[in-house]
Amino acid sequence: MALKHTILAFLSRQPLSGYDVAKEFAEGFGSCFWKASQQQVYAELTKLEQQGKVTYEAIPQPGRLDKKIYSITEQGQQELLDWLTKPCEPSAIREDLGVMGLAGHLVSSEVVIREIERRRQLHLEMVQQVKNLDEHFAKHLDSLELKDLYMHLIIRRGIRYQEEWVAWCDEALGAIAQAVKQ
Amino acid sequence: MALKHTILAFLSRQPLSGYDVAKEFAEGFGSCFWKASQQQVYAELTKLEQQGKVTYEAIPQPGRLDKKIYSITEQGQQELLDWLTKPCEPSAIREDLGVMGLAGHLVSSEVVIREIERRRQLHLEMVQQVKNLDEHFAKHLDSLELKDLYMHLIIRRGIRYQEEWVAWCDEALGAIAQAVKQ
DNA sequence: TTCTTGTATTCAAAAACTTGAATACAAAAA
DNA sequence: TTTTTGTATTCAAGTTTTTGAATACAAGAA
Repeated sequence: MALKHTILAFLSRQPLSGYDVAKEFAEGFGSCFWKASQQQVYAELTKLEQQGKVTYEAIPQPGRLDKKIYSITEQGQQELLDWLTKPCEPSAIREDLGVMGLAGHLVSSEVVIREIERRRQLHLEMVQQVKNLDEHFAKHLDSLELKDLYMHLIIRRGIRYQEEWVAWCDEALGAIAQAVKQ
Repeated sequence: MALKHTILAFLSRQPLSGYDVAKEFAEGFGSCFWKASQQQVYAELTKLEQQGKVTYEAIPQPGRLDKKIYSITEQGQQELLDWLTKPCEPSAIREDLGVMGLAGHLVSSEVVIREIERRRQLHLEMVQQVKNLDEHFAKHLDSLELKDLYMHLIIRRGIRYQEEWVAWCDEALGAIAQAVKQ
């Protein structure tokens, strides 16, 4: 389970509120690598706080619940370090679209084609979106410190992932078009 | 949730026992697209049976529990068809390795390099494994009926996915080597 | 002025998934 | 002969994730 460690990793870069962490998952890192809902983030932060891996400074907000700024503790840093040092396993793909490969012949080829075209468009948009995250790093590629290089490379993984999807969609659409024509 | 529909899709191709379905997830389709544990499969089949989407023929086995051969019902076929016709969303990546991009600088570059080299090797092996699934289809590429073409294309997605990982590992290792040298 | 969007947290229930185990026999390998 | 591997199903507990909602105020847009 990497949610815990992803949150610790965010906090190792800078203190953040639960809201900010959730936003990272929704927009920044998460948009290309790991998504988590707000509720999940808040629940995990509470658990991490109870375990002493993070602490928070409560900032009173007039008329509503305190805003909590979380930081990583010594213990949390250690947990993260241990985890980073251990090898991690690749995860499975888990794509709904895969079912088309098993049972696509049950629907008309138009449905399959439409779906792949839709996917192509979505991934094309994702390419741009993830490239935007990389903009700053891509500009100073030769003078990146290691911290930023790693970030760049992981974003590159996201970019390549989305580009690869587009390329596969093209391959698939071409093959289906040819097969249907015959 | 596509587990349900993936199982229905398997059964739309041929009747299978729970054990066989689990094997598909572990070896065939699952090795490149969706993994599910045996327990998950058995639980899901029980649920689908209660909902009338699959039925089973119990085959008595002397001295042990009946073997159940599941087939899809009319209702199950309809459910699958409806689902296939609806657009499906891309899923998030969810890779533990992503955390390296956020906090890799906390460990030595050797650790990062070792981890990426390890991943490269794993994905290289996966390329071969998935290519083996495609062997039959790749051979008769020009005479594939639609059913098999779809299967081929989805396996191609798996191959490309694994190849893309290898390519990214190379890119990353090159970039890190250069940065460390300086 | 009202509506929407953004900031900020929390609760609760359900669904999905993981982990670990028990049972039982056949067949092949050591 | 004993062990391992493969076939075949089920139970139970725990963790993770999803879904849906409530609360509350500020700021900007319509």
